[in-house]
Amino acid sequence: MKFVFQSIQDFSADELSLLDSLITFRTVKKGELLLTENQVCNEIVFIEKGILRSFFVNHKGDEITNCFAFENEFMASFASFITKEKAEENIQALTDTKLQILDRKALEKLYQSSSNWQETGRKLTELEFVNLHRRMVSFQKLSGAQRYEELCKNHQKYIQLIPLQYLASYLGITPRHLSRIRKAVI
Amino acid sequence: MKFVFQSIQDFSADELSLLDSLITFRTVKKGELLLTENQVCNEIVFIEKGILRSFFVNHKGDEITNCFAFENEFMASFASFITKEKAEENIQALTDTKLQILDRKALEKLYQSSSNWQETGRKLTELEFVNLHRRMVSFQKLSGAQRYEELCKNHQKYIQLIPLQYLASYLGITPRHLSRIRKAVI
DNA sequence: AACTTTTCAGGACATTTGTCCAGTAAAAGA
DNA sequence: TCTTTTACTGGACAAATGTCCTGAAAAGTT
Repeated sequence: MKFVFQSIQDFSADELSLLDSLITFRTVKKGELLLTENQVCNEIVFIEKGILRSFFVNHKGDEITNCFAFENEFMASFASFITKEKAEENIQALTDTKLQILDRKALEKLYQSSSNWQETGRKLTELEFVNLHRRMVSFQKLSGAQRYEELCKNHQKYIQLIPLQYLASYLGITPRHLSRIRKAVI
Repeated sequence: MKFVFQSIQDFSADELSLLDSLITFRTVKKGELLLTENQVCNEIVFIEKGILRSFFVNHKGDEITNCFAFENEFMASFASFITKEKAEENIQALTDTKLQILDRKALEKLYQSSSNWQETGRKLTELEFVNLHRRMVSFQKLSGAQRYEELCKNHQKYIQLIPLQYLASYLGITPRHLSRIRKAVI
């Protein structure tokens, strides 16, 4: 994850070696859960290789995907990480996945060690906010069909790599409806 | 807005007087627009008195409200403020409103002056993220009727102070449908 | 390769939600 | 106070979306 931080801020060799000393590693198998709802999320993972999804379960028992993360992206229940309350989401590996992990204590050490890390933390949080905002706007402004079109245009990767059943709930629709939309578009 | 920052972090007298020197004031009349789409949002406002709403316009020309802000809350197109891209939202006063304003330059000065401000910025961004996340979850998990019920339970203020037409689009439904929901609930 | 499991498409029908509209109530303006 | 404008409700109908289900294709397993 180092290079992601470096793209945001200039870090000294010391600052980076502190980071190195705090990162741990882990691999998870396809299907495995990294976090389950009702746990507090205490770590942020960075994907070296693989795909993760985050989902929650509605009152009918359906799984509803709320985000995916790919190579070189971060994943966590950020809401739970921030508030220290129990997560509503489950995080699951969609493929065998190699992870770098930064846990809460490690992150706090970084924050205390230098205002560079504070600033980076703020900027990354801002970026997460902007992403979430875009998603929220798409839910308020667009129909399911329009969200699917946008996804086709801007995130071809999703269409190629994610099973349609997961994409459907991510788009806020049922698989039956997604099938109809795909039929209409093609 | 001072006391909001103080509730998050301990600040020295110097730090607070720097803030004082950077805040400006403004009043806006009911109906007036503080920000229009296609402008870059360069200031964050804090509401001393009054109510603001933020809305965008969909492809049919309907206004869609995406948030409200009340006394002692911040408002901006945070996405535009962060990215420096044009805002998609308009920000409008729903009542005569008294504002404190922190513009981009002022905020940058604060950030440069002390890592306390960096940290506060991060924490406030985190809180904004968590709020937005809650809203996103409610759109994915709940029906319009359920979102209305939640609003009645947890944000009675919205029901009392906001015209129903604005609430409807905020809930992701039409006024016609909201009317149906209210009939059913009562 | 044979078998099992998972994923996807799509028919038939039900439900939800939207559109258009008119009448009434409430609020704002003169 | 009277008039005009805006906000809200709810009927009738239409469109969008969901539910339940089946068969076929694809992927995974032994």
